[in-house]
Amino acid sequence: MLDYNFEDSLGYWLTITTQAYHRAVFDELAPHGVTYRQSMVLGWLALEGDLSQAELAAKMMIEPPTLVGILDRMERDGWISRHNCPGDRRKKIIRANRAAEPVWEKIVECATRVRARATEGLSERQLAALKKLLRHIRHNLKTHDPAESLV
Amino acid sequence: MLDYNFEDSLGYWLTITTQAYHRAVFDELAPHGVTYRQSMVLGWLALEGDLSQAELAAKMMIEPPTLVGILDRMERDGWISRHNCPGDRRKKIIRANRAAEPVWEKIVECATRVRARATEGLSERQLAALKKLLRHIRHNLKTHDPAESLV
DNA sequence: AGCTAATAATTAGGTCGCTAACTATTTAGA
DNA sequence: TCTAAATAGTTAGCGACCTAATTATTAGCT
Repeated sequence: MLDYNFEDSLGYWLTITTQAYHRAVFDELAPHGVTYRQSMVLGWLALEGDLSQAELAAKMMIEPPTLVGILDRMERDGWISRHNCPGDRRKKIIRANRAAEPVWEKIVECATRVRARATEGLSERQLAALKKLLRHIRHNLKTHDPAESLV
Repeated sequence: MLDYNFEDSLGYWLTITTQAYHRAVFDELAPHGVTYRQSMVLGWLALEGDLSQAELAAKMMIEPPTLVGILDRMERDGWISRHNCPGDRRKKIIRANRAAEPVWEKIVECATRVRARATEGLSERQLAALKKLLRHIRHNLKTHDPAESLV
């Protein structure tokens, strides 16, 4: 019988660690009625100002159709609004509503707290090493040309 | 304006790296009609033999209701079957079907190939360090008692 | 100018993740 | 023993992720 131990696999470590991180953020944000991805939308808007959906999706590294649903729910809940772009009628500009301002403070607190908790006991050097390793892995996976596997 | 840069956050690195990993596995497995989680089910069954749903969910670190859907689709597609447990009428034993055997070989190949590609250029020491860092983070996040935050 | 290609957002359909609540069964304790 | 608690699986409902295909609109090239 062929053997492959998922428990000892890089993909598994990444998966369960990321899951734990998302879970921690979610638990902190849930009382404020905001999800992890919704907080990320507000985060990018706070950092970059108004953005189109395509720009926002690129920042968040998700596909535009995925963002549609996230924004639909945020619009429904009053966090953001879609505005027609004056210069380009295809685009919609996403703007955070006033209602999102007080929540944004809570989000920064939560994100900071979770990050502090997650990195407790880790030095700056270790964190830099981790970031470098993750970037290395991502680069390895990204540079794969599907056409090559057809040879 | 309060500031929080998601792009520089641990959660973001973990999220996009894990996303890239899942994506790579998915791309390799898609031609065989199997998803990442479905391959994991077959993996645990290959490693441990027959398991109940609760046992399987625990191995995979997901909630039982999530596994129900995964197994429903796998049963529909003929990869596995549910059997009543003779000793305990509440339990259902999950067994891989004969149809899954040839696919399992492909899964091992794909998983091995993706892991090799992801870890290219990384030493055993670096991988061990990565695993240790991820475990550390997971441990940090896990040991949080929600009751304490109410103090 | 006019036709084609690219871009922006959306819809449809599928997989995976969670919690809460329900049914069935087994276990444990008064 | 007999009732209460725990366990196993499921359903319902929601959020998030993807691809493929659709509709508008804009850009580019002849």
